[in-house]
Amino acid sequence: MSGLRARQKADRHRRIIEAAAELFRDAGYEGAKIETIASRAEVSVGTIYNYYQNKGDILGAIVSMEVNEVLNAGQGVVANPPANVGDALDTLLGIYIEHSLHYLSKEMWRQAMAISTQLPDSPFGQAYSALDRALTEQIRALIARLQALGLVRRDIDGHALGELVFNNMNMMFIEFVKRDDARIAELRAAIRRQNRILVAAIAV
Amino acid sequence: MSGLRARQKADRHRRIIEAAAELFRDAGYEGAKIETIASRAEVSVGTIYNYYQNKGDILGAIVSMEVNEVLNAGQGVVANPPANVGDALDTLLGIYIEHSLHYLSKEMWRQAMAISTQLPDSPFGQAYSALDRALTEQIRALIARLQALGLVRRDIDGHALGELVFNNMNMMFIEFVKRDDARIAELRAAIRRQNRILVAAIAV
DNA sequence: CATAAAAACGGAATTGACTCAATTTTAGAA
DNA sequence: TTCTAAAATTGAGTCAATTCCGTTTTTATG
Repeated sequence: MSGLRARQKADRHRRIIEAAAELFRDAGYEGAKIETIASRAEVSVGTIYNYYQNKGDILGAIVSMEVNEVLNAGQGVVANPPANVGDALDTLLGIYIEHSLHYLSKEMWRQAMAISTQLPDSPFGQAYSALDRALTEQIRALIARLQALGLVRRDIDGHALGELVFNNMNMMFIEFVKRDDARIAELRAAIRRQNRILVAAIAV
Repeated sequence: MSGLRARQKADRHRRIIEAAAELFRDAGYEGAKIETIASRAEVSVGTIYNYYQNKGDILGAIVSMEVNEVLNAGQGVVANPPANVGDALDTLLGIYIEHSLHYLSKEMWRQAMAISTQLPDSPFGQAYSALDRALTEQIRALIARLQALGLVRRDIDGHALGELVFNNMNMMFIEFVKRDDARIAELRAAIRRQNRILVAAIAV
């Protein structure tokens, strides 16, 4: 069962995603009609729904690629963090934020976030939650690393702290994508300011 | 200009909201058809769109009522907070959370949140952001009050701290409404645990 | 090869939110 | 009371996502 059928399947998947990604960027998510995606991918409308449960899942596949890249980039920081708690957090969160608009526009993020709340049990909803969890885990891993290096007090609840840091960043990021004129530099500065309170509390 | 026309307008508004609230609860947001809301409110489909820009705005009106009640209840805590930082925060956030499912089901919250991210510039999107800001301000007011009472260190950045506390609670609440089996008690406990880190850092 | 079952495809039909031009109702002046 | 312009209502029509099911293609089997 890995002959022609499987190859065609993979190929159609790729064509649909590529057509959709291009159209989402050019026409926006709402402006991108399934019919247009279908014709550009050279499949029928019905076939698209054979591959993805709904329009949101197509966007979901693109979001997943982006976040996985970010997670990958973050690993470097966790393995080798700056020797200062504030800088370490800022560097990791900075990677997340700076990367975020690489493939996805703010409008695409808004849609993705909306769908993940609206349909938390859809394939994309589940995948999005998993990505959030993975980011939280990475922040926790950084904190654990800093504790191991003696930069963060050992008696701090690293689990709760990681969630707190992630939640705050995520909420700030949501507000950021909601405002088209919000700038990345300001977002980072605001998050740094908030984390300063935490850093004061947890640094050795 | 406050005769028959104004009275009819107010009456139709009320009928639409009542019909919608009932139907949202019974059939869910997606399951509630505009046509059904219209016939129950004894107006036409077109009229509904005269009163609300879109389906989401109808839900928005209901959400506003709920959040305004919560803000009102919160004022009491700010005016007269428990004489302990952890308890004070827990009491205020507890009010928010315990109230939250009074008029709105989790599904309605999910939809409301989704729409506010998806269409941040629609009337509802703006209103929702304003409500979030009002909640943040109330938390900041509590912190300022605690600082005045000498329970929180004066050198703490109350503005950033208030936002941090709100963002964390809000994100936890979003996760809570995404999972139908999540319990209020667990949500409160998790938030308390996270805030404990902050309390340790800011209490006198 | 031939053949039947399984999987995937295609595109017309359905559905439901939202629009708009025609009609009705109201406010206020004469 | 009667008339007119402005405001509001109406519901049939539009548009785009999603579904449905008959047809075609692929695979497995003898």
